Amino acid sequence: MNEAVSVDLARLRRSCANCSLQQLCLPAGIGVDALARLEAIVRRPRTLRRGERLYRIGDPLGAVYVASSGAFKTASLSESGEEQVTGFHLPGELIGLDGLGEGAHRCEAVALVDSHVCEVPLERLTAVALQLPGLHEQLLRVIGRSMDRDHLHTDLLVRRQAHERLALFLLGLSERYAQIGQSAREFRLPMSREEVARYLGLALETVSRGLTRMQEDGVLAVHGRRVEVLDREALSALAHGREGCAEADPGKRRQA
Amino acid sequence: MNEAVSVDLARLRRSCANCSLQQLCLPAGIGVDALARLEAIVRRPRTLRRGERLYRIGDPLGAVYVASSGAFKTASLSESGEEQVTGFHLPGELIGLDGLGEGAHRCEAVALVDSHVCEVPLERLTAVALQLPGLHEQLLRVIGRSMDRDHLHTDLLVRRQAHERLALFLLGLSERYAQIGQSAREFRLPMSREEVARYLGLALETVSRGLTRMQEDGVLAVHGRRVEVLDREALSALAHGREGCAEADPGKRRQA
DNA sequence: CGGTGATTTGAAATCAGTCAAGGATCGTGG
DNA sequence: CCACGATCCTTGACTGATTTCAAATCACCG
Repeated sequence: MNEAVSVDLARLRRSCANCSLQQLCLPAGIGVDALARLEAIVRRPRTLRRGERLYRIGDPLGAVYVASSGAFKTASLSESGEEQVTGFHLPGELIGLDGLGEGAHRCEAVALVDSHVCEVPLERLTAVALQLPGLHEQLLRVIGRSMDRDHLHTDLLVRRQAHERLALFLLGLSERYAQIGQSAREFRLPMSREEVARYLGLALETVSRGLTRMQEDGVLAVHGRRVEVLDREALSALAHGREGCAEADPGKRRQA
Repeated sequence: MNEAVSVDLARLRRSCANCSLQQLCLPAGIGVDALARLEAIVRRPRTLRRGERLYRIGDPLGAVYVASSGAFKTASLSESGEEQVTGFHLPGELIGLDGLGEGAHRCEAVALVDSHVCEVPLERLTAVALQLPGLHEQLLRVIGRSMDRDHLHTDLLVRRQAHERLALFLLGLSERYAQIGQSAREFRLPMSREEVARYLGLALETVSRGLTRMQEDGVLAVHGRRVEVLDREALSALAHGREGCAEADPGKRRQA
């Protein structure tokens, strides 16, 4: 199934109308005429290799982006010079809204794996949106969804237990993979342990130990960046601070 | 000075044109004609007493709000039923954007002290924005600024040291007070220690201890909710993980 | 088949959380 | 104006989790 989707995406369909992400992307819910207008301003998918930057900190905000395949991270630099990972972006999720406030990007966006992105010049987008109320509303909705994802991130971060954050993170990723038609049960993390750590506000060793622990508990199977969710219930319980559930079952854990 | 501002705001000026927050609010930078259109749809300031709710979780998203005086918090409920404080809102800062994604509020907004808010019905706002490109851009800019504040919040939360989070929080608050013409050096926290803790992802005792410690170090003077910044440099150093600066000076701290 | 970076693992030290009181403060009503 | 109660805030001692530092192992690329 992953294969199928991947091949499909790789084909780089020429129009939004044929894009398998249409339901998630800007076009969601707008009419055919509006879709045509939108298509006219979207730059055709661009390829980025693993490690390439979509934009850098300080770049003027000129466009928003949606990956059609691959994965991105956005990251900012703290004053002490450390990288802060502010988000991970899967296909269909808007990238580039940072710096809507100041007109320049406060983050950089980096491809975590080879990826394809559609670029939507902001100027033209707003011009069209002004003429098409439907697109305007859709734009606000998409921005809102992006804020919702940010909110989920802060939701992670206020958790004080490392394994809660980790479980919530994995659960969220799993759901997002499901949304783009990939398996929610088994997937490959596009980011390193260190990037996960910087996203979760943890030390990278803590992330590693957390994964090991969940594996010992039979919640996950982990092989490098390959993750398989063995017990979704338990994962969900961990995520919501009710680890007692798994703990109540003796024998599942190696030796506590 | 605080007195003066407070009295001034209490007068509840009748129009955006005369509002002392004009530079920060939706009207910032739009023309006189646009301002008139905007004024026409803004509901006159409403009074909320300390503890009153502007909206509740699940309420359909009908309007956005800007306080002209006072202070608000927005908070959501985690699945375990605990309150998560997602933001504090001072005069001039937009409230109510949560739930732009789903059309219903995911947070509740509560007045922390007696406050006045202007209400801008979203439907009418977008209708007017479609006719006035300037207002549309301004709307995006204001939304962007709101996202910037959220981003600052996650910036706090990825910090692993409690005193970094606290210092950054106070610094940010101080700057925001300065923006609305109040003292950046001395102010009164509108929220409880517990609310600060829930915002910073810390235990309330840790917040209290942190404030005590900064007081002992001569960085702050704290009397209940009254905070005076004695050494802005040191506070900034703490915020950015360079506490070595303060520490290098022996004698400033009580007994280390 | 090395080599280089990523990941895991270990052990010690630190830091923050929890539980439990003791004080301070604020608003209210007398 | 003062007393009272409720809430908020501070403090202490202890425990547990997470960070740090260090080293070993693994995985992938050329």
